[in-house]
Amino acid sequence: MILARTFYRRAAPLVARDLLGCLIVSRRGRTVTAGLIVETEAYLGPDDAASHAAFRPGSHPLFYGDGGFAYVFPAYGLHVCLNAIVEPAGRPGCVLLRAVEPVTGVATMARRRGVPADSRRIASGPGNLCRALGVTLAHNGSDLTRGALTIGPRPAGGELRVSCGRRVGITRAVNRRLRFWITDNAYVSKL
DNA sequence: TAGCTGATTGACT
DNA sequence: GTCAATCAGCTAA
Repeated sequence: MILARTFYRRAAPLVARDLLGCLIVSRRGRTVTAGLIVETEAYLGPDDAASHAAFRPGSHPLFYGDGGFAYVFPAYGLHVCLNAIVEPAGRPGCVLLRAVEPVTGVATMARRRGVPADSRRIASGPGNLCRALGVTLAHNGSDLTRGALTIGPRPAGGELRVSCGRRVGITRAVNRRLRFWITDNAYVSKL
């Protein structure tokens, strides 16, 4: 099961919230790694000073493109961050994936990260998440509805308790409450 | 061409 | 709490 593109053609905060609990799947050759999304942040258009759409023109082709594609960018030269582009073509917006709870290929993710397999920090944080799932800049612009990197709907389960608050790790527009996470989940990057 | 910045992380005081 | 690693893309000249 894979989320349809229509899922992504909505406002960023809505998609960010609905992505919580969904399953992101990464395939590298025969190796499959997957995890439940437990923490996201929404980024808007030029009005949102923290959004790359506002200060990174190079991101515009993807930001203003159709939803359901991956936007991967390098941060501080060392790390990469994974986003899902949202909103229909012509409208900017994306959702940053900040943390996942490992489900499949846990040993592989732990090895990529160099931490014990039972660590809660395997994929907590945008940079760690990408390393654990093997996401690189080569995934930039790839289609999230097919291919090596896909996101599936939330596995059947009970109620999901969601918290929201200020975004973290940014230096602009900090006050917007556009960060969403699963309440009390041990794998979120920050409390 | 040189200098600066950042949606980070991990190591260290 | 501080700090360095490291780079694409922007800005100023």
